[in-house]
Amino acid sequence: MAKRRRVGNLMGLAILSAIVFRPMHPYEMAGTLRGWGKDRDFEIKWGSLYTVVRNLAKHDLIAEVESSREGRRPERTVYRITDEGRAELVDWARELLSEAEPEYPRFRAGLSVMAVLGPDEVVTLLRQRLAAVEREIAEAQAAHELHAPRVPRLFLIELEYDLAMLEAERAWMGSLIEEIDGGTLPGLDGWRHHHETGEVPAEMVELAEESVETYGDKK
Amino acid sequence: MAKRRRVGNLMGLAILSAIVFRPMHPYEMAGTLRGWGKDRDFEIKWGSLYTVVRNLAKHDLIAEVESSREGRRPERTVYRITDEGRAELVDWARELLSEAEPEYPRFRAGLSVMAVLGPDEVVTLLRQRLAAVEREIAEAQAAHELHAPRVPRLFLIELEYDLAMLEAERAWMGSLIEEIDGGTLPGLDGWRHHHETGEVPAEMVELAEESVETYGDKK
DNA sequence: GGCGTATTACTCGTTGCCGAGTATACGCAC
DNA sequence: GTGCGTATACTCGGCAACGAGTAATACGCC
Repeated sequence: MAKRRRVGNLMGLAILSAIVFRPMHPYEMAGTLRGWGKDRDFEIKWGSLYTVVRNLAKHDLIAEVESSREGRRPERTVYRITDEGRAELVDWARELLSEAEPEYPRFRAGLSVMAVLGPDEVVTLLRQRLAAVEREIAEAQAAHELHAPRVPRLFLIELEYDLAMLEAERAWMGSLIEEIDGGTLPGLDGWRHHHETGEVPAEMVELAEESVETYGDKK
Repeated sequence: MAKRRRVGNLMGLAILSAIVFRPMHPYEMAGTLRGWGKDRDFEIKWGSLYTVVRNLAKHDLIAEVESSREGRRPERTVYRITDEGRAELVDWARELLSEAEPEYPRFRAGLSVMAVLGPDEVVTLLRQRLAAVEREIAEAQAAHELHAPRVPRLFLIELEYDLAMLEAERAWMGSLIEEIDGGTLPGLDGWRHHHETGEVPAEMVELAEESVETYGDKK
């Protein structure tokens, strides 16, 4: 159950993993991460970068090395990782690899409100998304082939994970589209009827009322 | 490219999808969503609930119906959906079903810093997570079986998606564990050596330096 | 029938995220 | 040699998000 970290933003983990090799200033960290292609794994937002770096420093996970000023450029503060930072990096990695916290992908949210649209439109939309997913797969494959000859497999693992998940998504979406489009999805008529007339099938109303009560939660 | 919405929090979508049937007060919305099992799809945080409701109202996606006070209980404000809210719900659903915005699951972040740990420890950690994923699969399956006889398939789609993704994750993790544990992962010796001695394999240093420069980004 | 615990229903204050803005330097075209 | 686009490097303010707190009612149970 994901312990509360002094710096919670995953960008912090990315930063720690970058400066573990050598001291850097913030902008350089971001550049290095992009260079390693880690911007696939961590969202790099410029606004957050400096906030997170400041927080890491505040909690002594990184420390200021020097603050140089070249010409009239803005001041650049170089940071190095501390022992505490190294420990946090390792501990955080352990947590992320061993725990499976629930996440809330946007597509799942979309599926859960799918019924507000009609089945025909849903098929069209899903086809669009399927195409997008396929483009992503192609991109990821290209990236993998590009790097595979020179980069040790260890550092391509996330890409491989990504690919596996994207392929699973493609397969699942494909079969859903076929079920709706082919008319084999049970309850399709009720859905279409509801959408065309606005009538809510009787059993749903019932369900809606009752479920408020009956839902026993664990936790 | 995910348009900026007046209310960005997905909790807002969930609320709209709940009060589309009948007016409710905030606490009731949360209860209804939990009753429908939608807390698998949307994270319900009490702190956010009221903020989001207030924002929805501010932007006229929902409107106040009445504000009753029973006994000396805190005041309860009941909201209904507006036409604008209905339009937003539909538009938002369309977006989520058709677009594939990149997401950043925590496990991917973990994989991307995996190298800071040794291979043996990684195997142990992955086994833990695999067990957790398997528990989740079992739970999801149980939930599906419980509801399948009474709830139309349409409303179980997200659960099915969830299951498909979890199974894909299980399969992928299983094979990764085997590759590391069985010693067939290429570069395993280098990894182990690096971890035991702290030495960074020469080709990695090189890569680290060069990649900062060479990475040509698209976008 | 009194007491603890759960549930209902909401408020508030803090944290921190991040979009948008700023300002210099550099390359290269003409 | 000067204009202009792009890369470098960072600052800041507003607001969304949420944890923790509050306080009343209902409920179980000995």
